[in-house]
Amino acid sequence: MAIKNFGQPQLVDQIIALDDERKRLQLAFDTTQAQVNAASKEIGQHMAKGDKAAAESLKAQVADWKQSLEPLKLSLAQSEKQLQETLVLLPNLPTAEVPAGKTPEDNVVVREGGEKPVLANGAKPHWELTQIHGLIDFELGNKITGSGFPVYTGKGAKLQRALVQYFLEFNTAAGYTEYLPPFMVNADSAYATGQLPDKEGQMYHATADDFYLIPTAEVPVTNIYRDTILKEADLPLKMTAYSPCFRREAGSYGKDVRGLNRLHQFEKVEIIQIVHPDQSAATLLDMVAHVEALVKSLELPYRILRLCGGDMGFAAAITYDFEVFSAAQERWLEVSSVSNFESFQTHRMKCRFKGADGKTQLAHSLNGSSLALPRILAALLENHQTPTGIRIPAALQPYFGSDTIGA
RNA sequence: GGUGAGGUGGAUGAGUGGCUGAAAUCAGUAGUUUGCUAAACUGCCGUACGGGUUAAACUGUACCGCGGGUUCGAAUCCCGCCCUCACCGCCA
Repeated sequence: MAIKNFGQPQLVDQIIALDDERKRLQLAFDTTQAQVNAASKEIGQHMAKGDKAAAESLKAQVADWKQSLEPLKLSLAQSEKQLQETLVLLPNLPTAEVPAGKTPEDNVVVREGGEKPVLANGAKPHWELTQIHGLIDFELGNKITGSGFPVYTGKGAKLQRALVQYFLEFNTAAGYTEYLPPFMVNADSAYATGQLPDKEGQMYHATADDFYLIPTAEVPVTNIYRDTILKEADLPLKMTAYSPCFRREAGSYGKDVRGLNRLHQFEKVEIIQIVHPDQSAATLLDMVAHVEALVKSLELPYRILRLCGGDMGFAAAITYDFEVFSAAQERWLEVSSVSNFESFQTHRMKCRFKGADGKTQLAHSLNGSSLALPRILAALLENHQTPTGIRIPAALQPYFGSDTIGA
């Protein structure tokens, strides 16, 4: 809790007290209810024998019990509700490897890779490059929707498509099964993966139907396995999905939002795994290596951070962030976040598996971006710009159909 | 949007007031048997939250789409909602 810089440690004591109270009430309720059930059965037997008097006197007794049951039922329901409401306020517990800290400055750089390019004089930030080469029309997006909803045009649109295609192929080649999920989810799904109640207000909410626009494919894809009991042999489940992502980003307007750096709608390819608890730590490293290989193949300078407790998401037990260096802006841009949620999401989702001993236990879930497109595009444009155009990395050329953009 | 049918355990599918947490079949699982592939037979085989135990055994409650109601007693009757399917209308 302290590592996560979580401000309300008293919640834990509250929960324990609430749970004790709940148990007390349930025991009281169950015992009385058991008496009622037994008596009801007896009444049936008396009726069958035609012993009306005995039946009637029992009925009176049952009516009595039921009266005392009413208030118990109410307080039990209230107690359960209260416990539930308090429980969902609790973030996941960080693992032992997570550094303590409050801000991004406390994150630990695990390693760096790739080479920062030396840009020629006159190198431009991506928001100028996209204009010069006619790749994105931000103004048009303003007109159609609002800020943060860019319109990709011509080669820009094609490059987006090429990136999505490449990422999906890269993931399926590594054994991930491709999904194309719904882009809106119901509240149950949003609770299960931890967006609700924590991120209420950050998601677009279609109130007429009470649907939420997904902030990431993680939400619909992980929820595929909500309320399921898997077989141990089914694990690990490896899934990948492309989706647009919608984020309100309320309160984050400012200097960092220029161009592609922060959008309300962006494209992303996600990888998700549901694994045996014994495997999740190793799986996390696998996924990090997988994303690293992907970033490398785009010939971008990158670094991998282990997030400190305070910078991690609500649901994560441990998170590695990938940042690529955006050469003209001279800043690092987060392009992927790979996390192990352990049993946090699966607990909310009731995603379990039946082990060899026949007992059901919670699986572990993990996910990561592979990758978030707009910032990758920004870095690609800025790092691979030449006086005459944009160089397309070799890995991407088969999907883009060309090795350069521009003259 | 209109009309009709329907939502039962992993699947198919019985079940119209008490003997039903729920038949049967399939799948799954443990075992027996037949010299392999395969088949036959037998047992087991829902979940959650409690009590209990070192752990079990054992035991209570709830759950047959969701929420209410009627009744001593509801999968079964009544009301509301959601969803699915079919046909019609509209439409990419």
